[in-house]
Amino acid sequence: MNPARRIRDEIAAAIRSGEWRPGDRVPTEQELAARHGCARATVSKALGELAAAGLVERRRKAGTFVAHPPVHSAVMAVPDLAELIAARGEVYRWSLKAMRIETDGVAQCPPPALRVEGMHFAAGEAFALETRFIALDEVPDAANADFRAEAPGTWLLGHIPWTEARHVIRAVTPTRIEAAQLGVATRAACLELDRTTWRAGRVVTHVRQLFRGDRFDLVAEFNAGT
Amino acid sequence: MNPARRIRDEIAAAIRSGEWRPGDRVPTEQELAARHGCARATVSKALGELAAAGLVERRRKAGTFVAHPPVHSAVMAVPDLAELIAARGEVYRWSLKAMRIETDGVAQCPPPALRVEGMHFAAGEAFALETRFIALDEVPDAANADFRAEAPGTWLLGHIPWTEARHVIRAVTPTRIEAAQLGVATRAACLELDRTTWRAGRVVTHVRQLFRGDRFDLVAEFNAGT
DNA sequence: TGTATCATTATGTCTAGACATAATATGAGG
DNA sequence: CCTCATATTATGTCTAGACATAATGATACA
Repeated sequence: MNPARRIRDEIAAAIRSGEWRPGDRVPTEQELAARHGCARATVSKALGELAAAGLVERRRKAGTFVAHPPVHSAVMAVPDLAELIAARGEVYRWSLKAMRIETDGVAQCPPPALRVEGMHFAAGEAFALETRFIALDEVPDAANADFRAEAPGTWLLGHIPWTEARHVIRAVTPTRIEAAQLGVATRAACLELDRTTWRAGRVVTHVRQLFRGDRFDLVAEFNAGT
Repeated sequence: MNPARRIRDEIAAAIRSGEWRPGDRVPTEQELAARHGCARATVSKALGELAAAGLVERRRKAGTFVAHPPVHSAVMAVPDLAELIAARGEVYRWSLKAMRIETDGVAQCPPPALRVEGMHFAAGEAFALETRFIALDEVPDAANADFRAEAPGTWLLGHIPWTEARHVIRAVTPTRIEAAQLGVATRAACLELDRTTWRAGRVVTHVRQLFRGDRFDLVAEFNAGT
């Protein structure tokens, strides 16, 4: 095994097992290098990776210390609905309901914006109601896309690489109309996911997805390191 | 500025701006080294960081390529409730409702498990209802902790370092009893957060938190790199 | 006693070179 | 034209050494 990897995994194991507790001092690079019979740069690389993963904290002169665990973050799977439903082994379908161009600024998306409304179906049943705004200045091609054939989210995936996004998740009771469209009882709980997507500091698209509470869970995992 | 950082940021900017598109070939390390007047190891480090951040993909012999954006993940803030509420400038309070030892396996938590039920308050009003199981074999000290004075989540933070966790988030309608406890109308939408926490492959604690839908949003962000 | 200065120390970064590894490209033989 | 072996190439990893940087602790001075 690589020395760098070995050192890294050894320290990571000691931290995760609780043998080294938060705040504990990690041996100096010199010491680790001598103990493992390798160059200091190799140890430094291993410690650098651990620091990047958040397991240790390095301070000049002071040394390297086991970091305090960050309980506040987890990686959430934000699925492309077509993929998600296909992964469940159900048939996916998208149905466009309405589309028009908004010339006023709406919902954090600067005008002119293309407003697209539609429904995602899984196995023939309504799954999620979507209302989306696409900034036409950022994605002019969107005006020519056929959103009857393809959901705008799926289309955008292939047309705007490398964006940043912010999601807000909340539980809501749908309006009477939304409940009817989703085929759930009025006041049944639904999960609302609002996603705003940016590129180079400018909003590209904003979408609100309303999920049937009984058919959708979000999952998030936190694994120290990796 | 550091050469390594400069190279890294330059390439990251080119990718994020869309100048280099997914699948594009990044210049070879030799080329970048020559262009920036530095050693190949320096370029290699920069590319390594970009690869770790997921912006590029490196393949032996083939070269380095702009990666395809992963739309499926975002970092979610999973707050410690005491901190979250304090950050809002509201007064936090915890109230223990019930506590007993379960000798049967319940809710993914192996017996013997300490079952703790209580309520989190913000500014005097009910905020979240919590049902927690703590594996006593993993955290024997929990039997002696005073969960009337301190919420078990807060207590655990100081007693079990470096765990892994899995969260499931869903929208639910509370039972009549839960609604009454939370002080919301029956059938008002609530956000349910289930968290299972592991250490060294064994479940440490499992908690179900039921939030008032009108007082709590979850936020998740995705930023390419960093 | 309090403060400024300086040497020490551990990390941070870099270099030039070396060898390993794996995937591609090339060419020989069928 | 296809297939297999070989050479090439770009990344992966490592070394030994160097200098930079920042924080600590000791020392000298006011």
